Amino acid sequence: MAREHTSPGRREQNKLEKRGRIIAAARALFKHKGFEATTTQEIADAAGVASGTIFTYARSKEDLVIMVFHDEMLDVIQDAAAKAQAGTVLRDQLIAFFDVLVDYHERDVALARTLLRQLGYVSTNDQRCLVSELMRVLLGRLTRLVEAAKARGEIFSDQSAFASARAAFAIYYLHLGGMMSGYINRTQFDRALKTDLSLLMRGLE
Amino acid sequence: MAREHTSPGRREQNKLEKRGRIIAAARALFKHKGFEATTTQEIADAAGVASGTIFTYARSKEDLVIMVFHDEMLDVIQDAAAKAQAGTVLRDQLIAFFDVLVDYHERDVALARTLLRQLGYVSTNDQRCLVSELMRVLLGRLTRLVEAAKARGEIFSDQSAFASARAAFAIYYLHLGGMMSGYINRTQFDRALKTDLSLLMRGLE
DNA sequence: ACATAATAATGAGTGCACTCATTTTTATTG
DNA sequence: CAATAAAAATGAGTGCACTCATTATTATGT
Repeated sequence: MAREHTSPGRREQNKLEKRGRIIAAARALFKHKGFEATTTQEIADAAGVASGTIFTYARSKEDLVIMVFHDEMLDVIQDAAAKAQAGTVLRDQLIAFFDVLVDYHERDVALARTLLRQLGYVSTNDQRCLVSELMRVLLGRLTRLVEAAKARGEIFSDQSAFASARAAFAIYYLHLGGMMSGYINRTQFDRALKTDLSLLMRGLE
Repeated sequence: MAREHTSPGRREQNKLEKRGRIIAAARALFKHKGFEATTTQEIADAAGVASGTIFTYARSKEDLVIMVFHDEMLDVIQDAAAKAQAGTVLRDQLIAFFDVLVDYHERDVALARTLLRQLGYVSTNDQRCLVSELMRVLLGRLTRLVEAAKARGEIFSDQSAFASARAAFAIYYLHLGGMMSGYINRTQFDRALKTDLSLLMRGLE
């Protein structure tokens, strides 16, 4: 009874499905009662696995945060790229883009803080890959905005569009951290982002 | 026997001295066997206090990292400011400045990683104050570099020197994190910093 | 000097993230 | 369809960060 080589193998299938359950359970619990208040045991129970199983999919509880965000963030980036179209000049497009990201983080500050913390302390190679992909997609979107501005003659920098996108992100990232840690509020964030991006834009003109 | 009002009070004296011992013990142990491998019990023993006492001075083990860095970093910033003088043009001064900071972090990457992690996740108000002071001093130094460049007619931006300093720091901070997390190496860091700062400098010309 | 209050230190106890020897499940081979 | 190997799941056990009721120390009032 030659069972025809079940395409991706049952084992891989199960692992993927179980991984999905764990991430979904983690996401729901983190949102509902916060990261700290959630125990790995609860996540395991909600996902229908044993407590130890969690740690064959994530090396630490914090790693789960990156996994949870990975999927969501890709959608948010898409959304941000769409919203950015509305702007007329590059600086406003960038601001519109980052606005979407900030709005997203503001919806769950505690979780965003945990994410930011973890982004600065990637421990496993799996995590590095997830973060790298996010950064690649994010910077890719920004780079396209810069290139479009260059194409329509708005800016003339001979520097790579990628470097410009990276610098813009650096500015956003610093202020995001400042806001999430409570050094500045949203109003101050908006103003600081605008000021600093304007400064950068001048270098591109 | 009217004991003349012992200036800052014995209680404050003791607390300060004890705090110093704890921070010194933490610093020595973190450097010697790493942050993770060091237990709070060991720090307490080395400082000659009970295990619980640690947590009347730091709300968490991570908080100790910020305290340890606080003192050291102030010196490093002084050093960086001095080294920056050597540069002729603003961009090179900034690079020289950041080089000193990076060299410092590279001497103990594991601890630097823990610091970066914690900088993005300040929990207590005490921590916020320490970090704020560091940022104030650091950005103050950078701002003075920018203002000096403005004074000698090298740049003409009407934007505040502070905003320029902040943007420069944002770029440095992003790449520092990238290096400490293993996304890029020192060579790539140097190049990226140079590229992005050049971009920013153009906006100031 | 003594009494009383306020503050700090203590360390046994607690809960939770994480480990690892064992068991269970899936794949492979004759 | 065994038999064997490989991979994954399990959950009791462990160590450590952190808590908190109790004790010790310092300040203040009379």
